[in-house]
Amino acid sequence: MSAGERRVADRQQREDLIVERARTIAESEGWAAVTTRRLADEIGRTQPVLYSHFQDGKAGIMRAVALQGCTELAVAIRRATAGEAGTVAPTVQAYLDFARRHPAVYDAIFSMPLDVEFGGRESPEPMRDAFAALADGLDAHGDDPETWTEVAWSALHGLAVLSRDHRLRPRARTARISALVELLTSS
Amino acid sequence: MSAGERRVADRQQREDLIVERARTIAESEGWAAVTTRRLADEIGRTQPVLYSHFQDGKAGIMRAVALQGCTELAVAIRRATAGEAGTVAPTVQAYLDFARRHPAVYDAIFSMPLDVEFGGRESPEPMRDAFAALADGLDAHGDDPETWTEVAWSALHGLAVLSRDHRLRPRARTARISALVELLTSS
DNA sequence: TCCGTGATCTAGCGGTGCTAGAAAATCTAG
DNA sequence: CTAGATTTTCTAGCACCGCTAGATCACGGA
Repeated sequence: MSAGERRVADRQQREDLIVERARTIAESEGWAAVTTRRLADEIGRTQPVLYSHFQDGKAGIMRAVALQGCTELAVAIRRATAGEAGTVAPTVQAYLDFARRHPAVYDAIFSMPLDVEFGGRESPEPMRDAFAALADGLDAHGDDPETWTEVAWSALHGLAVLSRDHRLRPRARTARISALVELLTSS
Repeated sequence: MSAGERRVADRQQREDLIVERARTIAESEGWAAVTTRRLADEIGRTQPVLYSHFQDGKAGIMRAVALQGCTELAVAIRRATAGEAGTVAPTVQAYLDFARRHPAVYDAIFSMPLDVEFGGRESPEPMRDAFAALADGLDAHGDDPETWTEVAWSALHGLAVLSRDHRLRPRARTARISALVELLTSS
């Protein structure tokens, strides 16, 4: 490995480390606890180093976590849906599980400022991929399948965030999921 | 009016002013632009004065805006629903309109940390009221009306926030609303 | 061995929420 | 009207935030 290659590899490795640490801290203490100084500490460097990896600082780091999360979400949905065409239940379950197990990542995905449409052509690839997986899994149908997908997805998202923020009865969780699945299936 | 009464009235008036200004700034520039120093400036006092009105500072102010918003949301829903029992459309419309017209207030309501259940016994009164109005307007039915309400409300909330954050196709707005109304009506 | 280049650090800017303690204003009573 | 008690307000500052200019260091190539 040449010196140049070595340098590139090191950079990449550290970039991954930053993202990993940011994610870990965020999951356990919330995004407010993810500060540039603390991240710098975690990687054993000083603060400005972060800006050589992510020009827009903390926002860029959150963005990286979000994109990583999108990829994982897409995988989770596709795995759940495999060989179960025609039923929305696995997708619903997989989506809500992801949101519950990785609340900070989920937050990063959906609080990330975004000018372009989520599933649109201009979106980052992982986002389009997650949206596509969702659209497939939710079994879009009717004369306007895109609209159907958006509405079904909205219901999922609402359930995920209201549940996380203690706006819904914790004990009725499975009942809500059943009700939603039935609602999405009936029409 | 005695000196003591005068004092109390002045305090109340200023408290209202603080809440009003916080809300105005938040609506036009986002909650990040609502700083204690700026609010102090707006009321012509210095920063620490805010803490004599709201012990927990900015969080307390956001909370006050949120509660005010809850009351207004409840009113908006009840007005829309008046004399239209059995249809969810007016409620859906009123809810989404509120979220769209007062995004910062809507944000305060749902980003406010809250340990207790939203509609539960321990919640602040305006919150319980808004939840009650929503439950009525959404025409809860079936053998588990509470769960129904939570699911329907989640769909509304998801639609509101995803739409606001540019995650959905802007031009399909009315189509989504129609689809949701149909979905909630069909079952 | 020297030099240039890139990575890294030091130091600091302007901002945040928040608070202790001094100063000012106001009310109460003699 | 004045003196003292009480309430309110302000000054000054803490610790932290994201971010950056410029000095410094380390390393690869000639």
